[in-house]
Amino acid sequence: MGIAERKGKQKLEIRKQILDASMKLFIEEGFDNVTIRKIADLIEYSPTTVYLYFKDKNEIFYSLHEMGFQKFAMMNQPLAGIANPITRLHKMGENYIEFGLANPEFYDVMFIQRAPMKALAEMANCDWTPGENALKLLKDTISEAMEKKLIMPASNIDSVAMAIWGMVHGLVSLAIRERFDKLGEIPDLKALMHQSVNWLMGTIDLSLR
Amino acid sequence: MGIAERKGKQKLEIRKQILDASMKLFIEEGFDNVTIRKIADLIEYSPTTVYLYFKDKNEIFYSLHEMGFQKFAMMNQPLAGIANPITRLHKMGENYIEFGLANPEFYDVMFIQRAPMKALAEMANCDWTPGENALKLLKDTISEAMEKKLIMPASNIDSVAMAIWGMVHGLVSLAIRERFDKLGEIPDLKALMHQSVNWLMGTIDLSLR
DNA sequence: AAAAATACTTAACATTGTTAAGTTTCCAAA
DNA sequence: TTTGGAAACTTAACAATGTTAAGTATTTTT
Repeated sequence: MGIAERKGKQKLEIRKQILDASMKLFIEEGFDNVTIRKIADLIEYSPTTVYLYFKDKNEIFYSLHEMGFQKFAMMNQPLAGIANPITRLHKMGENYIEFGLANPEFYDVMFIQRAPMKALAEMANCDWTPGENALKLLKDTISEAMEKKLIMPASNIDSVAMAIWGMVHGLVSLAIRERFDKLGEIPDLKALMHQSVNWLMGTIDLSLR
Repeated sequence: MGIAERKGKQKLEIRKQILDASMKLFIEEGFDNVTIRKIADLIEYSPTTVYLYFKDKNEIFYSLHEMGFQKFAMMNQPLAGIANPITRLHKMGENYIEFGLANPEFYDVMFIQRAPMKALAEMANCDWTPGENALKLLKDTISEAMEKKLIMPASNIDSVAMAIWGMVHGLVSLAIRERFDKLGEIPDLKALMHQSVNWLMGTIDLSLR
């Protein structure tokens, strides 16, 4: 099966080229400028060739969204070393905001755009694994904080995780989609967002009572 | 100036027709199906006529987004009658979620889509008045709750308001953009979202300590 | 060397927002 | 009442877009 193997490698090679080109466009020109024709230009194939390697544009965005989660995971690596779950939780929140503001296009495709979820719906195993993994980290940290009696135990951990995720996502997505821009004067938006996280952490931290 | 007056009325009349048609498409077929040509078909004019009454499509979406805020304000009317600021705050959060889940298309254009903000940037007075008004209600309620010592006073009210707004917006927008759909089994998402709000309110309510 | 499968392209379709250039309609002054 | 000009409206087109059907090369298998 030497030939089939080489073919398979080539197939993957071009797939990678397509994704590299997509990523380049995505990074340099943003979501809206990732078009099939521009991708085709970059890899020097005809536009229709792209469809031999991806079902449709949504599948490409699914891959980009996965890479975003990878990047996010990299950024969160160091957090594992923080012993105190409540400071770890705090840092997770701050990291989330930093990631979103520093990589708005990635954040958008990960958590706002519909495209990757449409691709997901067409897939065999249509669990949203990237999201699940990220959420697990949050839930584990919350559980640990509750077990150690650092925050109030709740009947349903999911609701707490969703509340916290919701808050940071809400802040980042409102910022990214320009809902803070024309809203009175906010001298330092990022600082304010961090204050919001601070406030929440201060409110749930039992050691501060 | 009787004629000029009549002309002006006609101008407004057609403007209204365009908005009515846009709204009809928006409600019945969703954001993506509000196209200039479909609007033109409905009002029985050529597509280019639309451009005599609106600068571009973004301006139309700005109007739709305003109507969304109107609808939202209507829904929040009864809240003014609630004396206790903390229960009012609670109800505001629940209302927000109910509104978002019941009117996802409106919510999308109000808080997620870029189109209305692009139109806003082109306008003379480019303050985001609808957003400011809604946020003021939230801030006032928070202030009142702090003054009455029902929740912990914070150095910066803005950060608290943003945290709370962020949380409910985060929940609704994650739901609308399908980030909860393929995430393990959630039997009753709406109930879970309300639990999240419940948790936050329970956490900040000083009377529960 | 012929047949079959694979890889790739050309050309087209149906949409989209938007604009330039025309045409018609209407009102006011001559 | 005719004429001139402004206002309202339309036709036709442009430049994109994602996607598909049908065709042509290329490569592998028989």
